[in-house]
Amino acid sequence: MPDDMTRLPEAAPLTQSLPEQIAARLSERIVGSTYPPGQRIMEQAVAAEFAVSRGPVREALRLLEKDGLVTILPRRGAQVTNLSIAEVREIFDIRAMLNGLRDRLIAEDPDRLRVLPLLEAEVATLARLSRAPGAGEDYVEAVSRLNRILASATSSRRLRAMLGSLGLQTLRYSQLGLSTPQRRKQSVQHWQRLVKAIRDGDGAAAERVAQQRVQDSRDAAIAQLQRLRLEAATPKTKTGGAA
Amino acid sequence: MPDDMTRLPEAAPLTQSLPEQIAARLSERIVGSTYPPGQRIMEQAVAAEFAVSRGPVREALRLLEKDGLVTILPRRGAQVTNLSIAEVREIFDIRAMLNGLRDRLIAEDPDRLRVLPLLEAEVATLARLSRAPGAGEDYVEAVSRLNRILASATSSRRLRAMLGSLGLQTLRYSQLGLSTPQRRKQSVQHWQRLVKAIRDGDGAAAERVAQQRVQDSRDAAIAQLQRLRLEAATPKTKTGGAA
DNA sequence: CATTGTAAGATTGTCAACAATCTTCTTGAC
DNA sequence: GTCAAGAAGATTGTTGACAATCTTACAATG
Repeated sequence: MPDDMTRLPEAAPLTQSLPEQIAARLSERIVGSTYPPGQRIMEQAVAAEFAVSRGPVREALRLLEKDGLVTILPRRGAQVTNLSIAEVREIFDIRAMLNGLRDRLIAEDPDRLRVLPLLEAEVATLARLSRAPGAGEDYVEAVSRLNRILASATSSRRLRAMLGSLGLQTLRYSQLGLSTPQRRKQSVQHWQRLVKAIRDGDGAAAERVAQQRVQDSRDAAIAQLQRLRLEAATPKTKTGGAA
Repeated sequence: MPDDMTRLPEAAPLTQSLPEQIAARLSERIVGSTYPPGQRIMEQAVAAEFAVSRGPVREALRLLEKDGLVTILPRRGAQVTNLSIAEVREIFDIRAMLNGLRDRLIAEDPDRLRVLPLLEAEVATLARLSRAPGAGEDYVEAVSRLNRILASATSSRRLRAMLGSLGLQTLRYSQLGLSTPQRRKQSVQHWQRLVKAIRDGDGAAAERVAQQRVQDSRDAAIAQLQRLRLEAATPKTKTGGAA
């Protein structure tokens, strides 16, 4: 008699559950800003749209809350998470540390040569795009691919999940940090140094570069955000308190 | 007219919701090993015990899954999360990075003097306990208090939540790392250096010390774990392959 | 005796209705 | 005209029942 009587085989669910499907659809709308920050999400409306009962919708909202995309207030319902500038900064700080860990582990992984060619090819694309004027969209897309490659090379399921969640929460703001050609030039340098560190198996260097990259991204995004909120908060000459 | 029409006031829930209460009770049993790793948790049984319907129980299980205490397999139900040694290591690695961030932010916080006396008093207690033989329980308790103080000094709600969750998941193993007087001696030194770094406002030093402390704790815990699992896997002379 | 197919039981997934709470609109007083 | 109190509507929280799926035990077959 084997002693695994209480052990359930950890099988990947072949078919996505109903709450997961609903959560995925809602997630698209949130990160795509169809549902803007602060937007309230009501269970009955979602249930009616997807032709299901409120039960699965409630579970879907809990899943989204786990990823930080919605905030659930007891007896008040769910709304799309609205981040303060301080919170955006905090998330970038956490991302910097965990990205550093991720890239260090990859650089120290003997099996890293499997993804190195992919990384090098993508960084070459990045360098090309950074020289081309006005390719901001493509550049952001290429960075996204790079992060996906690195995520796939991360052996830790937990670390991957945490970084994925934090990345979703700040997706809207990450792009703000790459909006100038100057910033993209700096970004390319970081990526080149990172790939070199991974190639050399230099974990400490990979960690340092990764942290610096996210911190730079953080500062640029925050600066942009403050500019945006300032002009948004000045619709009339009303709030001009300081003479 | 203020523009906060879609904004819900972020009120702290005065009374814990029913799912939260259930989750709290179950959480105690999990971290207290009343429910051992791998133990299956069935909705109907829990519902019957707390005299509620299965709905709130399902939500409670989702809450526990968010904290990593249970694992939910679709159509299979929930079970107490069973961590492999590799996963324990991964969690400690993540904790090291985030503890580093937390303590750096505290050291750089101008408002840190508010908690400094508390920290110094607790570290003094720690030093006393480390010289007393056979005070392992008390030592672990004091370290727990220190971590609570540092958590309360963390301004970032997210960082606090993440560290709390990771701490719960590895609570069972953290104590393993402080089981010898020798380890406790080393631990005290780390805490003393950390408090000094916070007092001096030296963020970089605080981060370095915090990371080292968790990494040492990680190595000690892993070594203990491997020893435990080895002897657990040798109930008879059955698997004794090497003569 | 091992293996596979089947059936019964157990467990999770979903639903619709009811209860409790919150929000908003109206009404009245000052 | 402004503010407070109350009622009506809307929304979330909870429940019990039903459906779908999984596990386990048993029997038939090689």
